[in-house]
Amino acid sequence: MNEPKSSKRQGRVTIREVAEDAGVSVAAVSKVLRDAYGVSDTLRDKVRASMGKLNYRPLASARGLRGRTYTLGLIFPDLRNPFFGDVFAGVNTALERTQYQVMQGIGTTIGALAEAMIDRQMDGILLVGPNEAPAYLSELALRKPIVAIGHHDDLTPMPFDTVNNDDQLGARLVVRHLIANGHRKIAMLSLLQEPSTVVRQRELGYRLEMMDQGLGANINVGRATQVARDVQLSVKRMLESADRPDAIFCWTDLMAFEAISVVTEMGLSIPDDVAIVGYDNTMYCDFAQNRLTSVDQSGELLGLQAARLLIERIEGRTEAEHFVVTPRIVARASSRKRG
Amino acid sequence: MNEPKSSKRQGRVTIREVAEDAGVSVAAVSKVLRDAYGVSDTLRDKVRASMGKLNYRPLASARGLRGRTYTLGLIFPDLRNPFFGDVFAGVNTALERTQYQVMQGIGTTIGALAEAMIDRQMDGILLVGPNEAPAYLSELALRKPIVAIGHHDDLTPMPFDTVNNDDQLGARLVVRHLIANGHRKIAMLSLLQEPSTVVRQRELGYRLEMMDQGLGANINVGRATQVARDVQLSVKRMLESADRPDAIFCWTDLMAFEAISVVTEMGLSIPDDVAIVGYDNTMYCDFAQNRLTSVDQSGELLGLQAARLLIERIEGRTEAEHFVVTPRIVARASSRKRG
DNA sequence: CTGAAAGCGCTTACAG
DNA sequence: CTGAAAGCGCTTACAG
Repeated sequence: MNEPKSSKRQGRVTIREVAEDAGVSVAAVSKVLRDAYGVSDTLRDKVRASMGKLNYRPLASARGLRGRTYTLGLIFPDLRNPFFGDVFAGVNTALERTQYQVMQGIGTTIGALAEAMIDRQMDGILLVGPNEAPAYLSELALRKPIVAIGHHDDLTPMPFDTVNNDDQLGARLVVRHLIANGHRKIAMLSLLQEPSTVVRQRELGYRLEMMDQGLGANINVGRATQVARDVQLSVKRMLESADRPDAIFCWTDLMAFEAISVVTEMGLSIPDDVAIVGYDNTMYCDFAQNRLTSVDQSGELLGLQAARLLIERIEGRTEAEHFVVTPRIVARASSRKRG
Repeated sequence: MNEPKSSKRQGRVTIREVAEDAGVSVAAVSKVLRDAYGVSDTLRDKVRASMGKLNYRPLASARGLRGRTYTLGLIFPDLRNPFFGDVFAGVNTALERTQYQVMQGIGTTIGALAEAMIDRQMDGILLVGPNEAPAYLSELALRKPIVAIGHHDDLTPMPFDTVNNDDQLGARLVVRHLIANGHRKIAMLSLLQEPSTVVRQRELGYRLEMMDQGLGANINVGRATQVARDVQLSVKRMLESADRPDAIFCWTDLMAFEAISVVTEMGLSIPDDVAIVGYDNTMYCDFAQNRLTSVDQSGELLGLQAARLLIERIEGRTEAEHFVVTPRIVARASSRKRG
């Protein structure tokens, strides 16, 4: 390996130059930077003027060595699910008037990403739909402030903040909606690998509501990985079975769009042959080729709230908070009344 | 603001502890860490053993203060276009066996994101489809290694690396394909705001090929922002105009899916009333409800190559390289032969 | 309210 | 090949 170019930081203004320009100490500039207490208005103005004049920008990694980097990590599992775009929009809104900047890490290896973020001195980490064991998350929370978006408590409340929609209720709403529209043989398409607590809550809600409605005998849960081909096979298997469901509740919109594809391919019609319902109410639901009924869990609100909670934690709060949004069903043609 | 918790780095193993454990100097550990030259096998083995035993992880921000952070920034404009997922997958593949980690910044304010990444000591930055002025990018390249994915040269070759598909050719392929399938009144739906060089190249290819094919009189370019409602209005306007096009080439799949929605909503059929073609060949093209003909520009390959070039740059290469992929058309039902 | 000094965890010349 | 010392750009107690 060659040496890094020495010109790399060439021209970068440091806190020392600001101090010289303003005729104050380095420590004084640092205080102004952090809005720390004990600075006179005169000094602050002088320093601010110099910072502006020299176009000073603090180096986050240097700050991080002693204090904060003002950087938050946001980890989500993949780039193809538009729901994460909603969450991200909310996070950005929360950070608008703050010094904090968010950096994304994307992938299902939450652990590795979280460690990389800790190595990079992120002040806190937002995790979307983590499928890691609660024990790992609890241990992680000991080392760094974290907020989980889409992670339900096991038995005991988690020692870290969580932000959720009521997934169990969301699933119940779907079942009720489908029944109200004349469907009885309601199947659910769920996730096969490493189901997160979110998946499990949705499954539970589906099962409980089916039983409450006296349709326990019709409970039918299929499972597929996120891989397109696997989803296709699962949907096909469901639709070709002896007692074909007249409605499929997919645990996420992304799977529902694939289900729509399979149903269309098979020459069946939606919703007359089979109704489809998703979860997340992403922008693609509105497309006329989908018209997908879905559950809105306010991704943007979840992201906004999560970022706020994380900053509170970084700035000192010690007891965990748990924020829950009530989901609502958004009906579209994919689940219209039968007959 | 409260003080950050002093327990924050509690328990973090430092290079000094590794040195003590291995019975060598701190400098020696640093050399092993960087695979630097001039370390005996014995010393290296001892140090590696201690690092493993103590579960040592270097602190990126401390490294960055003098050397590298082994962190690359990846900036892309939004989270809703699945094409970026392909690019990202390629970047990840390139980084697999390296020490580098990638962090994403998402948004259209490239400048602000790039500055935030420089403040955070990223070793280099990957920019996807930047719509910033070439002058800004050139100035940025002076301060930090960058690679632009989807950015064509203006007049003079850019002083930074670029990775592209041949967008002009891609657009030409679309026009040829549509003509071969019996379409003549081929319109293009392009981007209204701040068109990037990519958009312009696709427009240029479209215009040139239409003229080459003797269809110059049929050139018809509509423009819309990325906002869904605006795309809908533009498509509607096109389809309701006196000389309705019999095919619409959308500059990106995302817009094409919206076009399919509008056409479906209007009760027209695809491709008999109007053919639709997109660009990017994202996974949604395969869905039976879309069956979208599209241009494949190998997003994964672009991402892979871009990451490789960036690392080369960071490690010393000084002359700019420009990598170009030849696009290919992937025909699906949305552009089937007329009549 | 203001500042001099120490230190965060690394890397970098420079001696040996 | 190996190591002691200086230093990267900040923040943090601690004096004054």
